[in-house]
Amino acid sequence: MTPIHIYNSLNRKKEEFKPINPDLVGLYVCGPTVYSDVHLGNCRSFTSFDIVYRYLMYKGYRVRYVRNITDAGHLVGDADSGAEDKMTKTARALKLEPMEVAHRYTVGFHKMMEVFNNLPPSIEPRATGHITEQIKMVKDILSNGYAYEVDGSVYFDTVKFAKEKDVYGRLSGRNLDDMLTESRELKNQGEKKHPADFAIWIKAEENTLQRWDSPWGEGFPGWHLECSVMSTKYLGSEFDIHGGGEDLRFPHHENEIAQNCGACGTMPVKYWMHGDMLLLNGRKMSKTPDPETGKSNSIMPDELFSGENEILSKAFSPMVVRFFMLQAHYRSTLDLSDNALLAAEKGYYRLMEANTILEELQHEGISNPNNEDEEINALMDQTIEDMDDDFNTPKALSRLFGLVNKINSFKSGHLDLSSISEETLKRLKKVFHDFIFDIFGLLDETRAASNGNGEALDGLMELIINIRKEARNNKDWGTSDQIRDKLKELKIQVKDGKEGSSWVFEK
RNA sequence: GGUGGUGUAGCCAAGUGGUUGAAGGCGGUGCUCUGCAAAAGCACUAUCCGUGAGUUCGAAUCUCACCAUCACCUCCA
Repeated sequence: MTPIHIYNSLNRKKEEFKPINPDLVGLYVCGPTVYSDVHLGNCRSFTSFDIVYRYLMYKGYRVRYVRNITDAGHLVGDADSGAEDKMTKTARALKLEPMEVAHRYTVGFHKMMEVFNNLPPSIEPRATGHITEQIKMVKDILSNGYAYEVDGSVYFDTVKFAKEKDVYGRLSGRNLDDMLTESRELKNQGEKKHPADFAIWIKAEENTLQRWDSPWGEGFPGWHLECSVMSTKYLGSEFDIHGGGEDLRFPHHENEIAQNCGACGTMPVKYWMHGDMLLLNGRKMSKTPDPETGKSNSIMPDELFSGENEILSKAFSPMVVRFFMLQAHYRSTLDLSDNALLAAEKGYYRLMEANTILEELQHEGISNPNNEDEEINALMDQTIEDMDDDFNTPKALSRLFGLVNKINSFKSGHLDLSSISEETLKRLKKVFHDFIFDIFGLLDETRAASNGNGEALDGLMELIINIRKEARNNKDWGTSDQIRDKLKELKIQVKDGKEGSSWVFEK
């Protein structure tokens, strides 16, 4: 097995991936805070790591993929300014129990992950299900001297930690001295000894809806803590890969490292991976409303699927969107637009149709393999090399389109199957299938079967195409064209080829 | 103000020192196929990679400056 190289955000370079335990790779990805619907930017991130998960498995690794649900502790404002946490705020606004809020948006999140064909993680732990463990970690950090209690809240002592361990700031590239001599006017420093300190346990106010008993009184855990705790619990105090959006690098991930290190004394993660943002109109997609316009710069998946958004000329299916995401590298920003989606849609259908053609290609058994054979094998090898190189999906995809070209040429007769060996055709079928379905996680929306009554539809279409064929044999162009045109109105496209006609649903 | 990115054809987007590859998708042009189309195939479609200077035998790729733009530094994948 050729090695995978991963760009490690911690060291800012590509490194060969060597799992700590060769038998089981630990992968942790920051999941959503379930206080609102996921937007498309969230979906990109989870899709990127779905590809990582799938590719690791394709390479033969057994993977434990942990992705949390944050359903407590995520603050709207600053910890000690008396701000509510996101769950409480939404619960109050919707007149629901916090658990109802969490459940509603967790269900929505799961549904969206399924729509995008993202595999479920191995474990999906919730913050509220791990309060005991979180309290334990706060205790550990306290007893190690890296936290202090003030009136029922516990703060991580960033300054002390930073001075004693040469760790803080490494992930986010922050200059420690600058941070410590922070001159920026920060409001609400309040109980904290230093602005860089952060809450790991927060005292419940009178109106706080989510609250648990603790040695420091009733309260709730700070954001960041749940990830430290749950990754440690399920993957160990040192594990392989931690992923998340670039916007989590600081403070979330930096503080996560600090907590783990402050509690266990070890660096928790070997490879940090950060996916870059999905842009809309050249700006980061975000739920937070713009203070000037009051509108949030985001698009919801459902708007995409229905076409109900002013930037869209039409509806786009989930797989078109997934394909669109694959066309960019996960570490690059990706700019969403109607034009880009229209282009992706065409490309997606071309890829799927090529696969259908490929499946039907039959080798006659006679072959004189020439450079075509070599070229096709090289393309397949390169596709894997591209994925080995930090999961370069756009590059891998470009190789697949090289293969699409070959496949179509076999079909149209520009290339003869005898120019490749039976073995090569067999491999091509397998590699192509593995890549588009197992690794890229695409579903074939062009197939009748995906629409329900597949078999009946296939039979019907065969019948219609045969009738048209007869008409064409009789040079009855009127009937032939009528069938073709009426089908087109029904969004079914008939494709005439050398060996008869086939059909697909139009995009 | 601090930090980290990005700037590649009409659009989306790879490539980060080397000889005919500046991928791929979309779009465009021409041809082939076709009863006519569509689909598909073939060919062409950036004398050049934000601007200026430098390093080098050689740079989109390294260095410096400048311009533009984005992200993080409050909450966001």
